[in-house]
Amino acid sequence: MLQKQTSVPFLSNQNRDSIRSLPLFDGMLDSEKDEFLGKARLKNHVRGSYLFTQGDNVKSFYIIQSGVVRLFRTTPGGDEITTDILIKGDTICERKVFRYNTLHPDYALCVEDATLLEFPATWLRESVRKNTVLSLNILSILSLRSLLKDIESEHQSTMSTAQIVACFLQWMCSIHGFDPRGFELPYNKSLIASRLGMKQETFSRTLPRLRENGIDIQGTHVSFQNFNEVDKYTCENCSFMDDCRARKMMRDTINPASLAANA
Amino acid sequence: MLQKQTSVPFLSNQNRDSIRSLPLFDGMLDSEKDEFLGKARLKNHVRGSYLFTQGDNVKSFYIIQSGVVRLFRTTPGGDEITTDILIKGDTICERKVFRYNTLHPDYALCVEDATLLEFPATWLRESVRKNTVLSLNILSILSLRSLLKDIESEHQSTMSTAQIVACFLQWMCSIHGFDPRGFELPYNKSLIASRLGMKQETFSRTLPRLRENGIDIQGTHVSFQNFNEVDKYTCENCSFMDDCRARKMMRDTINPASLAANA
DNA sequence: CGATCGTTTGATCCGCATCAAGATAGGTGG
DNA sequence: CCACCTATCTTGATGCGGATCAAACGATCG
Repeated sequence: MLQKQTSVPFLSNQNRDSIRSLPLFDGMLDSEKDEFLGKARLKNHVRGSYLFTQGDNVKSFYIIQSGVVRLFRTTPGGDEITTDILIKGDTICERKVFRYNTLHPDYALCVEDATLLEFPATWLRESVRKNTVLSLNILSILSLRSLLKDIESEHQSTMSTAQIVACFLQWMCSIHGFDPRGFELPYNKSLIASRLGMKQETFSRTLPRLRENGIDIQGTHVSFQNFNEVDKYTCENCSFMDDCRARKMMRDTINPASLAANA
Repeated sequence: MLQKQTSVPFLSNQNRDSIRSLPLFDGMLDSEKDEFLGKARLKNHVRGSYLFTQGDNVKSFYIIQSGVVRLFRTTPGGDEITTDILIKGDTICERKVFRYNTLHPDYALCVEDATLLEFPATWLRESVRKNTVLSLNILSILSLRSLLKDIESEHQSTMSTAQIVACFLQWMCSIHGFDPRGFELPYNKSLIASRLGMKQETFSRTLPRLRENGIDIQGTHVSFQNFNEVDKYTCENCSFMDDCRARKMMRDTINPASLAANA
């Protein structure tokens, strides 16, 4: 069967389309997107391998196609701090690329086998110089990220561990498109705990309290039992308020009619 | 006495020069800088007034000329979280300007009488579209800010309150150009405490421990007594390591010869 | 079927928050 | 110049949340 040759031959049409729809490319022409994507190389990484380690030069920018990547730092004392856990569609290093002459402050470890699109950092910098839309998209992505970081550190000082976990589970649904009424955790609990800056024992101890507040967790299966109660337990104690994408998503799930009504 | 008319008439030459040298304008021509500055309005705010409050539209971008501005959020529970304290040369809202259709998540309160340059947000967005250098500068500023936030939240989970305070004092010197061998706190201790996410009582209790580790604080007067000890106490427990501007600055103060040697 | 990894549960400890009371300093008016 | 006031800071006593240390439990796998 004859199929039109794409300009990004190493990607399946489906993968190409899902990448084209990333926020990074908002408002760009398909031809521009593909020109950009054409500069990438598709690489496979096995579980346990590193994309880069602390002290490496920042050489690339990545888009995750599949798999799970954990970013973490280490202190000289030996503590590991997980700064992020990334999956399909997430980008890596879009921030560092714009700080010149610096080294990677963190490690990027593939927690699961992963496939990534890899772009030369210099090339991203040049593209930004040439393409205004791309540069505004990155500005917007960076500012959102940085806002979310602020919210998270607010939570660290105003919320209990259980509330933090509840908030995270909501975000998980929002970002990864899981159905809050029932989904499986995409990676293990100790990883989540470290991502949230707590010990796995502490994480474990939050589970009974979550059950009391509308979230049931059995093994890796999570299901939101009572949306209002969860909202009251977490979101009503957060300054993010109505601006929170995860909160909106939860509301739309509980009351899909409001979506249709807007149409 | 005849003086050459500047293109930014409402600024004294001295003020204009100090603003021209902000990182925001790195690599731009003086004429470009002045064109940009020409769009600003100079405004005075008395102590206790707000630049904006939670829920306002994001209408402006600011550069502080003098005074102290405190940014903080409030949770529905009534907690106030100080997210930043800004003084001369600092910019406000350079992040929010690039998130469309959002409201201010926080309050900006003048803790001291303040003078600010105020730019329409739309105008900054347009300038970025036209001026590549400006857009790269903002990308670089945003990525640095976001990195510093990461470091701070790392500290929250790996350092004691005393270590956090010690680190903050180093940064204070670095950012504001204070001499670590002796300087005055530019605002009061309870503000610092809230900025660092701790209670003022806790802050107060760190002081004896700081003295043991090379930092003497009497009233508002701070003096670093033993640079090596401070470094060992804080920086050697931080993953930022050699990339830390504050740490570098401290080293150069203790050993200015190394600066000359590089020349 | 034991070995290993991830998770849960239990007991204890420590750091910071909280509540409460002094101490110090700057400012005002008599 | 001193008495008083208020804001800021320090010090003290107590309690709680999460970390730590330790052990048991459960699932997966050779």
